[in-house]
Amino acid sequence: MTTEDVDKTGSDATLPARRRADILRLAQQLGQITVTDMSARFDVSLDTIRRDLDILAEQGLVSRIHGGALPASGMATADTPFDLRMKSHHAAKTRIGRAAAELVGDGETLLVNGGTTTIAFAAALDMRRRLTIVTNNLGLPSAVPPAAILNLYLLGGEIRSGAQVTVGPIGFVGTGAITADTAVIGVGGVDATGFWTSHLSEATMMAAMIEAARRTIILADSRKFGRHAFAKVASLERVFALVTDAPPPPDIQAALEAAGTLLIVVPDDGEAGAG
Amino acid sequence: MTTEDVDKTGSDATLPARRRADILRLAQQLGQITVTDMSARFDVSLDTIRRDLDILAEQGLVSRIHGGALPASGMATADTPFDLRMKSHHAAKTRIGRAAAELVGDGETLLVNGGTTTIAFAAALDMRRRLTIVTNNLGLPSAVPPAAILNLYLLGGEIRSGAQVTVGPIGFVGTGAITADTAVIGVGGVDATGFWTSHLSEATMMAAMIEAARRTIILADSRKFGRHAFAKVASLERVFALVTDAPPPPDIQAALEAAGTLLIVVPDDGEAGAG
DNA sequence: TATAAAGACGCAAAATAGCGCACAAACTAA
DNA sequence: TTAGTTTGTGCGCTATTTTGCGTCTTTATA
Repeated sequence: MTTEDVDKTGSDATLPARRRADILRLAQQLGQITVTDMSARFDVSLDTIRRDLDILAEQGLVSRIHGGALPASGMATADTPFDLRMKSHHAAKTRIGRAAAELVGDGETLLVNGGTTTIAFAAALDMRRRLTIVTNNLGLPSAVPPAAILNLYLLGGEIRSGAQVTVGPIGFVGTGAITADTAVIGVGGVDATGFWTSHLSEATMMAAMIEAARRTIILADSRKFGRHAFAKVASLERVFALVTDAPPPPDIQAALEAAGTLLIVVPDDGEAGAG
Repeated sequence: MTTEDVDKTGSDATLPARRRADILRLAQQLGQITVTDMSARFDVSLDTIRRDLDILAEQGLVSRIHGGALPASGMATADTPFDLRMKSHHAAKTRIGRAAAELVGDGETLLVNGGTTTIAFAAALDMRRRLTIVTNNLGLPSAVPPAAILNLYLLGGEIRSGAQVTVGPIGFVGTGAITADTAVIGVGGVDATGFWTSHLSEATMMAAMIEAARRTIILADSRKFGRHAFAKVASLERVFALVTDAPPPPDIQAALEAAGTLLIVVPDDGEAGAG
């Protein structure tokens, strides 16, 4: 009797998991949440909200800051001072971006999504030429070397507060109106079942890009292993290669092999190993 | 799953870490920020802003200067020609942007084109609320205060090498599919016959924006007087107001009067005169 | 050089966080 | 059913962070 009848069955209390999901959604909608606000909204103590935020932060879904939390969403929120992890992983992203740039050829048409890793990829394209790039990433155009570009298109759409990407309506991508050689996608999570992100609308955009491309390269630094956020972007089979900076856990590694996905690891010393 | 009852969770206060992140973005977008401006924008004391800048400087994200800060030219913001233009006439653009922001009302729908002056305009919108903004300016989304925004849309299109704007196909603007209250347009030249820009495709975009809006506000610093570039954007009659930082030459001033265009001059001392 | 603006420093008040503990409800196992 | 365990929650306490203000020093500019 408890699970499904949503309405007020005497208590207006929210289940803990449901409350955390709501908090996460609010964080993403509002761009920031405060402990005090959430406490008032859900009518629980400040401590409970703090614990909720700590749990969400542990899963990498929000960034915990003094007084509240910010949506982590690996994407969009660029290298901000509160996200110290970005700084420590900057070198890793650079290596990942350079390795991915090796995988594309001159004259290709690329679909590139949002996120800081894909910006690192774009910045590493200086040895390529005559590329056509289609992206929803506001930060990408200024990062990509002009000499590499033949044509550069930005997808229009709505911009969430503070984000650096546009999201649906997907325009011509996904409608079959355009096709591309390669989709280069940065994701928020990788597990044995596929690739994930915490924003449904961004997941839709990514899926459309993957659908429109002949092959897909996924970029994910090692923190993304084991995370599975809200929305699934793609299954492992659909992906040509995964580029990362450290070997994934055995279960993911086995699943990648089974799916026939190329695994490219670029460790600190700069060597690239394939598996 | 669109935007619903998003705002109004009680406090409009910005969390410290979020504020620092916003300050950093503003520094990168505007090319320079002042302690006084940031204090007014975030409604905190000068000391707090100084401490924020010190923290950002300690992390190497900005360079501290007397009275404000400059963005540390990191990976994300390479010194584009765009940045250099932004630094020139920065004070004049700030005054123009602030005066133009006075002309729009809460809840309006704005069409805003590319350029550094319109970014200064967007940054000055912190006293406005519930705005819907449609723009082709890649730098605008991160400059506009989140609290002012109800919806923010970026127009898709091609990006010229090094530019920070998208250009045609004009999408829904100009097709009659959308209308707006005000078009805010930064132009490259002003003479007695009208307003000009040096790129035909951008002129087309501007003209479409003006066509779709009930009224038009033109932003142009005083260097633009007498310049008539390649492509005409609009005639004087079509424009509601011209906001600038110094009185125009007599011939232009007479033409503006004849056309019934409001002239708003914001000189150095900060006063605004209308003619 | 004179003057105004900006900064450095210490201090106190307020808000927030971390920690341990007790209590209640739900779940598990005999 | 009954006893034990886990989970979630709120409370009290102390530590830390953030903030604004006053005082004095430094810097920029006419």
